[in-house]
Amino acid sequence: MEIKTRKLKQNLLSWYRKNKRTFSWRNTNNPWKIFLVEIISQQTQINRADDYYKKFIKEFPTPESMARSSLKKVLELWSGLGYNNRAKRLYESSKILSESSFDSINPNFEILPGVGPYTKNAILSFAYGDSVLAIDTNLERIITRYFGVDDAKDYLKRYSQSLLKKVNSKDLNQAFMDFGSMVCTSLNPSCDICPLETECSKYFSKIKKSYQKFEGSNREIRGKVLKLLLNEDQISKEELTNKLGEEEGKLNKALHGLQKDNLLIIKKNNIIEINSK
DNA sequence: GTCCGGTGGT
DNA sequence: ACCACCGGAC
Repeated sequence: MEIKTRKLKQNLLSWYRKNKRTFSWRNTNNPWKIFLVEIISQQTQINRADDYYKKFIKEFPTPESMARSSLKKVLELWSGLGYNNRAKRLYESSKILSESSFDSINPNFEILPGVGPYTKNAILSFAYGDSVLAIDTNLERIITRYFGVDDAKDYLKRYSQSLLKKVNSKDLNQAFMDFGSMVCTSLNPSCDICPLETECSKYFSKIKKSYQKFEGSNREIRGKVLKLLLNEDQISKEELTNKLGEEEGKLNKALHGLQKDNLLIIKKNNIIEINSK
């Protein structure tokens, strides 16, 4: 098992040296920049994240600059990325960070809203050089296939130290991401050109994820509502109903969900506007 | 386990 | 039409 792990690291890092992708954020250790790109890239195709990252870092070079801005401004820049909760949590985090720096909360980055196990370790590895694994969907998939285990998280809990031994964690984490994106892809992996192929267990888990239709979903209405609100400072519920053509029940569900997420406010007179806090 | 958006690949 | 995308909150 130790040999298999060593070969994984050798072959993966060798592949990475020749094939790694170049992104604008990979040259920085600045925790704010790392944090920004990690929040932006959650569940988002990485090539699109790059454009947004450049916009955000230009507009908000520091946490303070974002904290002094408004949620609406952040949502405007965010428009098109989806999962608007991320923008709200990012804005909340900037306020916390303008009071307490990254260095002062290190390593407890999970106190920031929107930061879970993955993002915490991404900041630790990419900004602080700590020897930790940023466990994302790529790493889990590669571990599952290569070692032939159903529960990659559990496997990594036990063996992360042997994976990290004698390697730069930043290189290793990015190597897994690039490799998972370019070779060991979720659909149609390129096993024929894979440098890990001889050692790989080639275990393809049959566990299916469940998907809900997007068309007609609450998510779709939420997105439309928020987009409209970015153009009109405030809007009445009647106007919203007319413009979106959704049934009242479905619209109300979306509105109350957005209000619960503190993205908008429904006033007494049924006037709706983006939350200003 | 479900919800949270928008886009591109197949 | 289906699936995945450098996850997290509930």
